[in-house]
This record gives sequence, C-alpha cells and structure tokens, in this order.
Amino acid sequence: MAAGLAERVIAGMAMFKHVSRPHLAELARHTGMTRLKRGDFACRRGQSSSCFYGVANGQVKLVLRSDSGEEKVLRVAEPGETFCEALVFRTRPNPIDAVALCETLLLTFPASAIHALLDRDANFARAMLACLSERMQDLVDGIEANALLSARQRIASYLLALAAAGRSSRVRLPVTKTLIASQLGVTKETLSRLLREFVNKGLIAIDKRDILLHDRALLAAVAGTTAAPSLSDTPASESSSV
Amino acid sequence: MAAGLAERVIAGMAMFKHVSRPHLAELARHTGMTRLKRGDFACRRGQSSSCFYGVANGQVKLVLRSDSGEEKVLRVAEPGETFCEALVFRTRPNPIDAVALCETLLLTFPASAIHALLDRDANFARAMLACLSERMQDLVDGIEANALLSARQRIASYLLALAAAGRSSRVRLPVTKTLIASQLGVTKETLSRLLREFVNKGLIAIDKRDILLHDRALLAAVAGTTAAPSLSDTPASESSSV
DNA sequence: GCGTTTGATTGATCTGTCTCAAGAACGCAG
DNA sequence: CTGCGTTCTTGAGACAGATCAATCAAACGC
Repeated sequence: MAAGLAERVIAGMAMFKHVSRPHLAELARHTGMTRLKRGDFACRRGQSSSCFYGVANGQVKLVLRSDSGEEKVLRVAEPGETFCEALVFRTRPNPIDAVALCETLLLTFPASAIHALLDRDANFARAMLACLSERMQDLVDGIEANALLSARQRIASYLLALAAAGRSSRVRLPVTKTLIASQLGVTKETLSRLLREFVNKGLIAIDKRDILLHDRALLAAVAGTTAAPSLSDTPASESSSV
Repeated sequence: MAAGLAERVIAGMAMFKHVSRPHLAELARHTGMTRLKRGDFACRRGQSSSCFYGVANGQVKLVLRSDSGEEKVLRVAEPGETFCEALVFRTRPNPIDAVALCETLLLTFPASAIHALLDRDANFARAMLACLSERMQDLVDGIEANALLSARQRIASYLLALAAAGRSSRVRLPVTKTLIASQLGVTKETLSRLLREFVNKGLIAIDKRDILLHDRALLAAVAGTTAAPSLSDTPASESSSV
C-alpha cells in the first residue's frame, strides 16, 4: 500500500513522466519513504549521500548557511518536485541544507536504482537531463535577478511570476514572507517596506498571504530594468490620508 | 584534417571522456567548427538554437545583460570546456550571451547528434548528467559567495581558489580584472581598491595579471565568513610610505 | 613615431539596503 | 480567555559598495 503511494507520486514527477509502468514499479520498490516533522533535515551540507529526494507532500526549503548563521533560501521544493539530484552524479559533498517547513512525506531515490533505470531507458536519461537543465536555467534566472535588478524590481517580478503561474490576478504566497525575502535576496524588513510601497501606489492589495494585483502593467513597469519613468509617488487615492 | 582536429578536441572534453572511438568519430562528423574574432557572438540571448558549444581554443565569456547595458559575467569558457548544454534539452530560449574574448575556434554540437549518442551509449548519458551536475554546483557556489560573503571575502576566496588549481602560490588571472570583477559581483573600482588593500596588508603582490600570494593562511582568514579578528590595519612595512 | 582604444587606478560623493530596536498582529496550546 | 512563540511591520541610523569623474598606462594600427 505504501509502495502503491510511492509509485503514484513518482509517476506524477516530471522526471519520470515517460518511464514505463514496470520500470516505475521496480523503481518504487527501491524508493525509501521518510516522514519529517517541521524543522527536520532531509539532508545536510557536507554529508556525501548518494541519493536524491522527492517531496510526496509537504514543503522542503533548500538553503545555504554561513558560519555566522545567516541563511539564503535557494528554493522551496513543493509536492511532486525533486531536489539534490546532483548528489547522484557527483562525488562532491552536498552543498546545501534541506529542511522540512511542515509535516512532510519524503521519497528517497538511491543512486543504484537511478543508474539502473538510466541503463534500461534512454528516454529517462533525456528526461533527467531536461530536469537538470531546467533547474539550471532557474538558477541562472535567480542570478540574473540578483545581479541586474534592484530589490524593488525583483519583488515586482516575483509577484508577476506568481501571477503568471496561476491565471488570475490573485496570488497566494507559497511560504512566509521571511522565506520569500531570503529567496529574493533582501531582508524581511526591506520586503515589508517595498510591499507597503506597492500598496501605497495602488499596485497591489495585501491580505496576509493573499495578494491582489491591481495593475499588472504598472507592476511590470516597476519590474522592468529601465527604471519606471514617472512613478515617483502616485498614491492610489488622494483621500487615503483622511 | 579539420575533422581530425575536431575529434581530438572532443576526445579531451570531460563529457565525452568514456565515449568509444567509433562513436566519437561519428559525433565529429556532425560537429560544426566556427572561427570567431574578438567580440563575435557564439550565441545570443533569446535565440532558440538547439545546439550546444565547445571551445577548441580561445576564450568565450558567458554573460547576462540588462536592458540598460550592464552585464554580469557568469563564467569564462576555456579550451576544452562546453557551454549552453541546456539548449539541447529545453525549449526555453537561451538566457545568455556568449562572446569571444579573442580569436576563438568553436565547436558546435547539434542536438540530433547528441540525442543519437544518448541512445547508443548509456555511459555518455551518465557523463553528461555529471557535467550538468557539476555546472550546477558551480552556480550554487557562486550564489552562495554572493549571498553570504562580503566583496572582500569573495575576492580573497577567488584568489585562493585560483591558487588551489595550480599548486604554487603564484597565480595568473585568466582574464582582465574588469571581467573578474563582474564575475565576483563587484565593480572594477571596488576590485581594484580591495586588491590594493591586500597589497598594503602584505597579503599579496601584484604584477599586472600575476599575483603572488604571500600569506595564504591570512588570506584564508580574510575569506572566512567569520570576520577576521585582528586584521584591521597591519601594513606590511612601516617604511613603505617613505 | 603618434593617435586611439582598452584596461586599471584613485578620489570624492552618494545611496540602496542592512542593522538594530521596538512593537504589533496573529495562531495555537493549555 | 490568556500566555507564548512566530511572523510581520515600522522607524532611525549606519555602512558597504556603487557611481561619477579624472588620470594613467599599456597595446595596437598605421
């Protein structure tokens, strides 16, 4: 039954999309399942495991930590996503910490099972290469945002990206603002201030984790690299101060 | 003869290390060769090519560009290295510009030839996955340095990394200081000033592109995340001002 | 030789973002 | 309801690094 669950989850992952039923079943037999509580580590920096991981349900934050305790969030793995694939193909020790954000069910794919599957199915190799390539492009996108955009622009872009995923103009932040701030490379204070600024300009409305994008075009102008021309201080309504 | 050159270059690349002679020859037959002059583009952002590239000789800088003309160097591809592998496995348009830094001989691997090789040789798939994984870990290292270290620490780390590659304490900067600055995420002015500071502290000596690391241990202390304890202002020699 | 280009240095100043500090708002366990 | 931990907000001030501007030095073509 547990194996059945694993197989169903695995079948839904992009990387295993085109793998045949029998091969899936075989992989599932070698897949480990772990239940994590909030704050538990899926894996730690420095350890040289040779598995990678998948999230069945829950959320796992992937973070870089400095000696002095600061942390930088690389991304948050959601259900159906995998992480630490590189561990299977490289011997270098794991560079990141993976920490459960809530009760999480984790799948563990041992290197041996993955290598066996690579031998049997060239299309799986292709899918895996595609996944790593996508992950890489996401990293590059992040580097680009951090190097070339201001904090204000990064935050506006982030909101637009969230809205692009869903069709609507209402977006829900997937994690706490503190985590999002770290992901965007700003402090939580700066994120808070800039979101407030967007609200004051009438670009968005905030209700806890739900954000309503009032004016996507203007938000896109803020996000654009070319500094928005005439956006200095246009309050949403003149009467708001009364 | 040109094909012979291509085959020899290809054979030296990490990704093709374990590919058999006949398969190599077959790949070489489908590999394009281009001669680039300084400033020529190997590929441009936004174009959706489905090849990837290898450097036979010369240097190619891989850069992100903003609308306003600033640029961030991701890395510089040296002879024997490949770039833009993701283009073969993803449909998303190319996110970077690749520009020759000098006279450069470029190999072009078409997606079709790579996919054919993937079908024939599972070990090639593994090698390719290993290459992408390594590239990804390098990106993560860069993100970590930028997010968690100060400019001073990044520069010190960079010098130590150069020294670790070669065995000696004399290192030669692989490209101009301006490019290195961009790679490290600082302006050329800041790089210049901090290198000067290292010289004044007696940590290094600079002769154009050659740098001599006088005191690696101290340099490592500067690079360490925990701010170096008692390094405020220790000039190399008191008499240097005379 | 001598302009021109590319790269490096150095100083003076400015500013975006962080840091520190204090509250406020919320959720949850008892 | 009450207390407590977590997250978020807001302000005042500080600072690392950017920007602007001026030189300087080497390399290159003619």
